[in-house]
Amino acid sequence: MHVDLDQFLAAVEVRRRPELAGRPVIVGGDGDPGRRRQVVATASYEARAFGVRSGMPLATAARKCPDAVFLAHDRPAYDEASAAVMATLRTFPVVVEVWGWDEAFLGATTDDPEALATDIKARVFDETSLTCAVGIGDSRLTAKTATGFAKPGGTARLTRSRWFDVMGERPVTSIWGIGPRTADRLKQLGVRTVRELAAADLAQLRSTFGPAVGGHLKVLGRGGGDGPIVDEPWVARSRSHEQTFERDVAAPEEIEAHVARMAKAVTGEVAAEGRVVTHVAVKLRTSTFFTRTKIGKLPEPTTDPDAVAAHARVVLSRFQLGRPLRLIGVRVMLDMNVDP
DNA sequence: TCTGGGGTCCTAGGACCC
DNA sequence: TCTGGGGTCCTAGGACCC
Repeated sequence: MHVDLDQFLAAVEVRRRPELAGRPVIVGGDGDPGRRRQVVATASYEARAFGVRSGMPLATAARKCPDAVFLAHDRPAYDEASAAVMATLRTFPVVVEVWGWDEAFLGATTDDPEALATDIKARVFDETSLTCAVGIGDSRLTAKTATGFAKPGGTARLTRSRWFDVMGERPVTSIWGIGPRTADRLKQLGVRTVRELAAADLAQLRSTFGPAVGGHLKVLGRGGGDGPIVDEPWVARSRSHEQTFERDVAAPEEIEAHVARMAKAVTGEVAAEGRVVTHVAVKLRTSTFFTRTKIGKLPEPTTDPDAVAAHARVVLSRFQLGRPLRLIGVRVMLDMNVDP
């Protein structure tokens, strides 16, 4: 089963401000639609009715829906709400595999999955006042796809036996994991629909997309693989901070100061969690949206923020600076051989 | 509609080694 | 002589997701 909270960020905000119920609510950035370079994280269904979508600039959202309530992104609140939901899911006799803030795959054995879904939705609502949709399937992909039909708040079932009836004539982009780029390349091979992907020549897929991706695409076309749902806590591979500035940053010393600050902050966070940094990457985006990342391996793994900051400066020095930057980011790669 | 922040995984190609 | 085949490590970049 796949559980997906409805309009998660907006729902958490409405929960603590009940007077907003039924109103268009837009969460994103610092909640000021007058600021530039901020986008919608989540819009409530009422706001979506005006055409507001995730990823849209706040100013655009304000134009489409002038009466919307704009709220700042509040990560700690969503972390807490998410944890409460996941804890509730774990009270059921199922394996819970968390997928981000507002989703989870559940491995369940039951004769009546719809009844289980009803119980899950009821208990999540009782415990957290949040609503969710539940998809039932026999693979991650079928369950996740079913959730799309269940939103908001419902239950839907899709299994591989009915996969082609439901999905066969839809475009390949309706598959979770296939985006517009892959769809374009598939079109070159004459593959447009899910059914065509399932029937596509494996050797041709492999030679076009590489051995792993090519094979995976064919599996997706058939409704997905059957890898087990696991509840082992996720061990992060990396951690990053990035920041888009209201005004471009051009002065090299200023850029360097931002990089050093972010490197120290992100290293401090992961070190506090018992993790060790092996590489540091610097990401820059010019005002023309040209984006480049460079990465360097540290002389030795470390938890020292100053050492990581120093190496981040070395990585930064490999860029040819000069153009004004709209974004600066730092990512640290974590040692996977160190048990947190 | 001038385009966030935080992630993961895969592939290609160069450097280097035997 | 200017070349084969296999392998690892490393970085850049693409693609996708929430």
